[in-house]
Parts: sequence; C-alpha cells; structure tokens
Amino acid sequence: MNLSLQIQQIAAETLENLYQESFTVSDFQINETKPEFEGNYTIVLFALVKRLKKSPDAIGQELGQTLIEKHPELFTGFNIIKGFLNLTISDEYYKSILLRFNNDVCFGKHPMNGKKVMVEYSSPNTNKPLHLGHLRNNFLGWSVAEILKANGYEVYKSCIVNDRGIHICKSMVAWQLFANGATPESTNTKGDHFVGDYYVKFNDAYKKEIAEGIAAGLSEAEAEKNAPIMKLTQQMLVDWEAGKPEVMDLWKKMNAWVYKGFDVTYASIGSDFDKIYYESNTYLLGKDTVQKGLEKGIFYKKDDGSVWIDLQPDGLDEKLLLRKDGTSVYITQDIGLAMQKYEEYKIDKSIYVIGDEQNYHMKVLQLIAQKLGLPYGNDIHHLSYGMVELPSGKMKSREGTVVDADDLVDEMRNTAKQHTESLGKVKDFNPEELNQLYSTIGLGAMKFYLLRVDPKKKMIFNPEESIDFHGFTGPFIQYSYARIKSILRKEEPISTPSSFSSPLLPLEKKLLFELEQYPQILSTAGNALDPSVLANFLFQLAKSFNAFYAEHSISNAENEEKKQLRLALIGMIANVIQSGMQLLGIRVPERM
RNA sequence: GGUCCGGUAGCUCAGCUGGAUAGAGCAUCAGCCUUCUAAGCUGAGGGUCAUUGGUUCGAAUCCAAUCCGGAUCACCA
Repeated sequence: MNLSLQIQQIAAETLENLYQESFTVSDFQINETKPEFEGNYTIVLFALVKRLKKSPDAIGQELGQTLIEKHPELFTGFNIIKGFLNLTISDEYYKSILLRFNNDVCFGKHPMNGKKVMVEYSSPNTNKPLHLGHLRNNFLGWSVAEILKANGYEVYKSCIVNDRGIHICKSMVAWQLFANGATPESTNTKGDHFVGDYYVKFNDAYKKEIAEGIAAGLSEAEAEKNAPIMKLTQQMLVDWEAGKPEVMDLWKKMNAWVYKGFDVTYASIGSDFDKIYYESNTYLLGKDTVQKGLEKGIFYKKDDGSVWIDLQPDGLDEKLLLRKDGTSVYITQDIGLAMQKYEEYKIDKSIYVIGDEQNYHMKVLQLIAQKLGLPYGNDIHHLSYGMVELPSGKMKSREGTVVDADDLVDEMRNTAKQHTESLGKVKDFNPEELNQLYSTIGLGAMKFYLLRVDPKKKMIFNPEESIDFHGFTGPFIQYSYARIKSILRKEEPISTPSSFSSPLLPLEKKLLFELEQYPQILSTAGNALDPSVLANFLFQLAKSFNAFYAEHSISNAENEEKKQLRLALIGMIANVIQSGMQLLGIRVPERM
C-alpha cells in the first residue's frame, strides 16, 4: 500500500480515537510537502476545522503528537505552519523500502486481477503508408496495453485493418491507369509507399478532371460527380463487392504489397498485435445484431426500410444503422466487431485508440452497446487523442503533406548517430552494436516526445526543429540509466544487504521518496489510460538521480556502508527506469 | 447553431478530485570536466494561469457568461 494512503488511514484512526468521531480517508488531504518547509508529507488542516470546532493549530498539535507517539516507525517529527501539518517520514521506513525492493525487477507492478481487456490501436488504411499521426496512435496503444498488463490485466492487442472501400479502389484504379505493370520490386520501392504514390496520383488526376469539367461549364459538384476516374473507381467498388475475380486479384496483390511494407515499419517501431481483424471480413458483421435490436424495439425502421436508433434522449441525434437497401454502414460493422471480440475473448473491457475526430462516433457506439446489453457495454473506453499537425495545418495523405513514419524513424536514427559520433564514447562498439544503439536512442527520443504529453491534447510538430536529445527527453533518461550501469559494472554491490544504520542524506531520501511512488504512478497511468503520467515521473526520477550523482560520489562514498546503500539505491533506480521505459516501449542502453 | 475538447513563461508542456511564494524542458545569460559517462550539474532573468463575475477561510484548479482556436453533428470510413 502506498504511503500517502497509509497516512490518510492512520490519521483517520487517530482522530477517531482522539475525538470519538468517525473519519474516512477522504477527509484527509495529503500533499507532498513543499521543499521550503521541513517534512515529506503534509496534511491540510483547514478542512477539519469546521468538523471539530478547534483551531488548525490545536488539531495539528494533537494529531502530530499522537502520530509520532503511536507510529514512531513511520513518523519522526512534525511542524505546523499556517494550518498545514508537515510530517517527517522516518529514514527507517525508506530504508526498509530499499532493502525490500532494490533487487525486485517487478517493483511497482500489480498482481493479476483476473480481468481481460482488449486494446485496439493502429488501424491503418491499406492505401497509404503510415505517418506521424499513426505513430502517436501506435505508441499510445502499445504503451497503454503494457501499462494495463503492469496493472494486472490480461491484455489483448488488436488492430482493425481498413482494407476495403472507395479509398482503396482509388489506388487500384490509379495503378491500372498509370503504372504500366510496375511493382514495388521493379521500382525498388517499399510496398506501402508504392501503393500510397498511386493514391496521390489518383487525386492529382481527379483534380485535373474536375478542373476540366468546370472549364467545360459544369458546376463543381457535377464536375466531381462526372469525373471519369471517379466513375471508374465507383464501378470498381461495385465489382469488388460482387467479387469479380480480376478485381479481387488486383486488390489482393496490392494489399499484399502494403502489408509487406507495414511489416517492416511495425518491426522497426516495435508494434505488435495479438489479433488482426480485416474490415473486408467484418464489414458485413453486425446486421444480425441490428435485426435483433429491431425486434427488441431498441431500433426502428423508417418507411423506406432504413434502420435507425434515436439517441435524442441521450443528447445526440438519430443515427442510421442500416441503409434502405439493407447494406451496413460504418457503425454497423463496429457493433458486429464489438460482439465478435466478446465471443472470441470474453473481454471485460475494451479500449479503442482512435483520434478525437471520432469522439461522436465512439459515443454512439458506447450507447448502442449499452442499449443492446453487450456484457461489457459499460466498459467501452475511447482513448481519444489529439491530432498531430504541422505548423502549416493538418497533414493530408492525398496532398502529400505528411511526415512519413519511415522517413522520421530514419531521420531520428541519423540524428542519434551524429550525437553519438560527436561524443565518441562508444568507439569500441562493433557496427551491429552501433546500429542497435542508434535505434534505441533515436526511437527513444521519438517515442518519448510523442508520449510525454497528455494524449487528448493536439500536438504541433515542426519538422524544421528536430526532436531534442537534451532535457525532458528519452535520451536524457536513457543516459541516466547508462550512467548507473557504468558504475554498477565497476562496483560489486553486496547482493542482499541486511541493514543500513547511518541516517539518510536529503538527496538519498528524496530519491527513495520518489521511488516509493512508482506503484501508485503505474495505477494512475493505467486508470487514466495516460502514459504521460509515467513519462513525467521517469524524467523527474532521472533528474533527481543526476543531481545526486553530481553531489555525492558512489564509489568513493564516506564509508563502505554508505557505498553499499548507494549501490542498492542506484540499482533500484535503474530497475524502475528500465521497467518504466519498457512500458513506454523504449529500450535503455547499457552504454551510450 | 447544438455538442465536445483546448487556451498556464518567448517556444513546448506539467500542475486541474480547491491549499503554502504557479513548476519543468528548450531558448537567453553566468558558472562547473586532473575523481564514478558534461546527452550532465548549479544559478539568474522571464507569468494579468484568455477575460469577467460567482462559490469560500483559500481558486490556475469548481460554477456561469464572454472571447479565441480546434473537432464533430453524412444512407463516407
């Protein structure tokens, strides 16, 4: 149990005994003590004044006095300043944390809770390569899945591939018209980029035809509708749905190119999935479910035969579920897929990592799932994240104004290489080790950059200003880890020290104070589905370590016992950094 | 227009379940490598927490209104 909760409980018990009144933990507001005052944790007394009809000072005196008398193992001192009771936590408490957990690589992780959760993320289209926005999605989804595992969930990572539809047909038509049989192999191009190029080519041709139409006297809407290339595309979608063999063959061939390219990208950024769904298999799902909902009276049919749900009582609009011709729409397949996920995995909770532009859609899905009585209907969560934009505005694949994922990864590796070479600390590494290191650092910088901010906030990425390697960054934390490892290679810590007698220095205590909070940080990050909580914590910890490192020597500590204490301390810091960074999807190097 | 999200230092962001003098990083300036990795450390300057009003012992935090920016409200996905 974490310390601040312990303090709340003890304070509640103590006041109950003192004043014969009942208190709960929520009556006590516990803060970290501000650095300018003495103490570690602070109880705010104002809230108790009305209840007890006593002055804050009087309450503080009695409470503080009783706490150190009854719990000398925890509290060694207190002071009261302007209604704040500052408590000093004993060195012994922190030393016991250190002795217990310094070698525990699982410190902070919670035991299995028996609940299953699915995290759906990435969800690419097969008509274009991944870009920076997808990277934010991938990193968030992967990290949240790992954080949930650390919180005791059994987690399945899933991905729905949007592999059909009019947008896919656009690339296919453009390839037929302009490629002359070219392939990724013949042009030595990565498959997803190859197909993406034809998506852009489609758009260029389409725009040209619209302009020609307008020049010939058509209105803009008519010109769009009558553009020959668009008509070809619509026909291709019809043919695809009819299963016309040559269309299916082309579709399979081009998708295979894209998947081959995606595999390379996913491998390089470290994304993986337990289950991949394909929209071409799921888009017909959900119709039965809608039919059942219709019978139950949850949905209703309009005169033209289309099926709707009225969500006005919930503050939304009417929403279409089946077209008048009986075909399904976007939400229909999502309902079906939600059902299928339950049938296959019996999940208790489902998390969708999707951009905030779909907040409305996800709200509708949640409401429908609840009304249909889906077993986990109340546990559908939308991890809604803000778009990544450029200084010039939104990224648009069809305009070609995107930061390509593969390009960015390469660039980050190169930057890492330049930094590493100019510092010259790893000249003895062989080429393979060097490449590993560049990936570790470059990807670390990029992942940390995207994960350190609150997911729901929109980000602006300026390609002109490369991602930093100093300060509040991944490499800073990686560097702190490498520093610790460097010491631990030279100094042999006693594997299980039994006790430490000398008092803790302020900076030693500060580090233990921070380490003690790690389990709570993981819970908070898991509950909020927010890796940035963890990123901020790890940065703070690394910063405190570096300050300690500059102030106190570990190898040349004042005496052997201090040295052993510090070796145990930095070992525990290294474990927490490694474990926390792993949950962000970031590796830490032994040397850099 | 309805709904939702955001607005904190020059820039990028923490803090938001109300608490003490609002914190980091970058950038700027001044110091620190003959001792464990300087991708580091120490210090300085820099704020009308969008605006106005309210709630109260106390508001960046809660409520209301206003202003600014964004998303969304398709028989597209």
